[in-house]
Amino acid sequence: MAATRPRSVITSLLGATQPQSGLRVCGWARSVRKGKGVAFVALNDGSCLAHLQIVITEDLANFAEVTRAGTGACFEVIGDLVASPAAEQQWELQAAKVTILGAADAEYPLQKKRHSFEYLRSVAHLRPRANTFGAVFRLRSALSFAVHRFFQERGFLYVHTPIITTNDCEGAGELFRVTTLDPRHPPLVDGQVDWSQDFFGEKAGLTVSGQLQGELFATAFSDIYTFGPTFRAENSNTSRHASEFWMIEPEVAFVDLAGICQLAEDFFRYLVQYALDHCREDVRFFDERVAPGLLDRLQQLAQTPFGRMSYSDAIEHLQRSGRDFAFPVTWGSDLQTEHERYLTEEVVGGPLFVTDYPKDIKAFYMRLNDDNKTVAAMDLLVPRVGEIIGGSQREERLPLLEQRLAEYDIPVESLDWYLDIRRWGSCPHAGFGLGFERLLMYLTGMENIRDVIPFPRTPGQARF
RNA sequence: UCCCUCUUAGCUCAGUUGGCAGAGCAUCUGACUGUUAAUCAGAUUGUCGCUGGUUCGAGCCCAGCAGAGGGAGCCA
Repeated sequence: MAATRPRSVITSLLGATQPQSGLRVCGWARSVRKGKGVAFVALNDGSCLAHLQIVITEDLANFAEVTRAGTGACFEVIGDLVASPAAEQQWELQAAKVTILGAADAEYPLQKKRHSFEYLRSVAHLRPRANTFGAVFRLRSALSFAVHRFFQERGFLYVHTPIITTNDCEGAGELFRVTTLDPRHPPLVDGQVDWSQDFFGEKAGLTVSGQLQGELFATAFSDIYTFGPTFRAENSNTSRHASEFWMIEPEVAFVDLAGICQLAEDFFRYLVQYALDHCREDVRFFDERVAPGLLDRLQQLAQTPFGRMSYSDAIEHLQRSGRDFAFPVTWGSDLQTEHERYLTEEVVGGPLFVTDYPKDIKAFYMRLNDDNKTVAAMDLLVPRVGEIIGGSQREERLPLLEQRLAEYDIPVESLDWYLDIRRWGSCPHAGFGLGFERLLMYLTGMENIRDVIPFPRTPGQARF
């Protein structure tokens, strides 16, 4: 293997401006077409959606072997980049030497045809080699970088909030338990598990949100964000929920609800524009093969301002709609999926902030409004995906926060450290959480969260 | 967790009133001097999800179980 020669990346070869000789290219065969005396291999190295056509002629010593290698095999090719005489591609690689690095036989699960996403999920260890998943994971990588770029350009501090937490009451769902106790013989006190003998000396679990720790850092660095994995042990079986997912949570001091909505809108639009600017080929692929109309929708979104509507106005809209909803619309109950879809898809026809929800259906840390009935909360709803961002202005007034904790039966001692930032140097602050996978669903048009995360974890499923 | 649907060849799927298990693609063999998920000709491929029941006879009807998908709730 001529490893000393540098490897040329296919995406840069396809954009070449002139022929080049003596190149070394490596990749996986997507198809091998054999004619008399000549064969063509469509080679992909993951650097882009497009394949590089390798031209192999009969005079190569291992011509028969190479043309038998078939779909899925891994090749190293030494050859010259030349203008292609055929119409389908500008450049092709005329092979001088082909080495089969790894053969693939007929059992190879990915064939040169379209597979269902359900089937590809069952071979999630190989699906990155499929066109759609190549596009998904290139976009995922690019957008991860875009998230950091957006915040770093604005001087936000990136903070690594803990994965293991001992907060049992973050108000965001069930935690996965983290323990080193012997499940067959846990230490007992009065018939109950004695968590004080566990590894951390108390009950611990995986984080459901970095928000509370994010707030601590916001009261020191003013503008911060987190971007990391989040875990929820909810028995949710839907196309929009996963047990392990990635969340982006900015927390900003000295802004109110309107300010945090503006940040969320700028952020979301930035990410859409980034995908259009940097992942054009992949987005176009999704538009053609996965979700027709996607490109227009994204281009439009990058320009139009988002709608804003208070919860109370939303209720009025729904009540006046004349629609026969499965769930009744009354002030004080939460908006159902059907209501959210009506508002974002039919009333506004684009992303919509719904703000100022009744306090009883929202978390304890959200700031009480002057009407004493609502809190300074916001959800960003988008067509097709639904709720993509949830955020709020946080309650910075200690007595009011303590009162809210009491209403939720949360012992004050368990969150004394959280209350401390209200005791000393408290300030108005606000933040939100964006589900990274839901963002990717919106950007790709993929309809199942399991298909935008490399190895999905859902109830009953943690394979690979 | 609840409701609905699905499970047949490696993949995608058809299978009539309960009466011999099918097609396309893939694979294999052959043909073709440049193909574009090549094309053309031929060939191979089955625990009909599992367990039980009804019946002379079950892929088809019934029951249970398992897995998957869609919807709902919870949320990001």
